[in-house]
Amino acid sequence: MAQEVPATASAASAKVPMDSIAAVLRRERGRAGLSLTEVARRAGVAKSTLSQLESGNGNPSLETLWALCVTLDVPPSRLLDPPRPRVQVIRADEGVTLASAQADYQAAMLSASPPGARRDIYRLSAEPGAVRASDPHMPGVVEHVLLASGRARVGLAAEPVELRPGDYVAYPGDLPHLFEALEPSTRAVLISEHN
Amino acid sequence: MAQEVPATASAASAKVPMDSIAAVLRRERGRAGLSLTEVARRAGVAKSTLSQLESGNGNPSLETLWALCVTLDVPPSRLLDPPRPRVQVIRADEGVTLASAQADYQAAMLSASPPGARRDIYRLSAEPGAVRASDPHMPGVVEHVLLASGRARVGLAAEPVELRPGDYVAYPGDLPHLFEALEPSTRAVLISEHN
DNA sequence: AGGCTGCGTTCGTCAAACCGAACACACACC
DNA sequence: GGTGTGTGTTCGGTTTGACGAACGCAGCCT
Repeated sequence: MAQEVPATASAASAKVPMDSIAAVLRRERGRAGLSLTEVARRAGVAKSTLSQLESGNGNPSLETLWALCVTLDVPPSRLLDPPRPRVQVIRADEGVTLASAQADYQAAMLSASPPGARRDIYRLSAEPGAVRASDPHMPGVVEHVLLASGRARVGLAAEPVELRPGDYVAYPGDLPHLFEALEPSTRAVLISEHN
Repeated sequence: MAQEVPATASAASAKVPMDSIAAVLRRERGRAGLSLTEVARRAGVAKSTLSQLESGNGNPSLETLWALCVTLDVPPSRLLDPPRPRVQVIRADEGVTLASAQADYQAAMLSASPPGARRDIYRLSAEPGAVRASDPHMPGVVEHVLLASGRARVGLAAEPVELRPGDYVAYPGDLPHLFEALEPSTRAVLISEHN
């Protein structure tokens, strides 16, 4: 078929990682110590269906996939998001510093969640005086902030919390929120988690 | 059709959150500022299909779903994992401190990933003198460490890295790794990400 | 007005995913 | 050995999801 390029459609890009899914399916089933027959029975799918899926063939319906996830107690994400480990160091003066309206607020992205994504990790440096207000991000985002040094008012704009070093706060990022340094050289870690 | 209940199958448990998926689909399309027709065209699916999906009907095939995710630039996880926001504060002296062999090493769990899980967030406090060596966790775990204060040797046991305040390192957690404070009152944030 | 181009929805048709049964194989038990 | 129960695979038949065309509607231009 000559490796056809999707000329018309723009995207069409990444095909569904059926092999990967099949592998996970097999592995998780083994981990649970269940037979294909048993899993199929519990999930309420024909074992023929499961058999084909585990051999990497087919194009399962969401219902089928979901039933299997529930049965195997696997978050659907694990089936679809492929894993990839590695080692990476970013020095204090490194990191892609994000554009910031205020000069006394710096955010360095340390770990951007690659496509197939979940969380970004930022290092924040802020000086007192200016309030860093963030507009709501997309729904489902949760932000975690751990204050490393200094002092800051953090959290939902509606109900900010004053943090001292070591304090931790988590709040929904899809609501207006802020970060205001109360002392010089206030530093924090921000984890933005897009579920 | 009589709303037949799958009496035989044991599970039948959590149904597929089609309404939620539909909502996300609609919302993300709006966010991208694209028409239903356009998205359907780019994704290579019939617009009738997309229309039905966006109205919460149907049971899409993985291929279809995937194509839409790619087109809308949405990690499949976002479609399937339901969101749940909330606010939570943990003070510096709070948090469930984990049992630790060494007295000069403390780890407080700040945010345990709930079932359907992805990441745990810890606050580390360590004093110099003892090396905190961790046995490998399960495969696919990635640990992120950001040093808040002090100085530490962190990372894979095979190739540790010396971190100063603000430095960041990420490494696979399924290999032997360590955390060794080099200065008094060394503090860090540890994010354990189980993919 | 009239025609046109975009939108999103609804309607038949066809291919394919799902199912159940039949199958080949392995192992334990009588 | 024969029989039984387990495994995972392959085979027709049926349900159903995806497709394309037709539809109703709104805005815009001639």
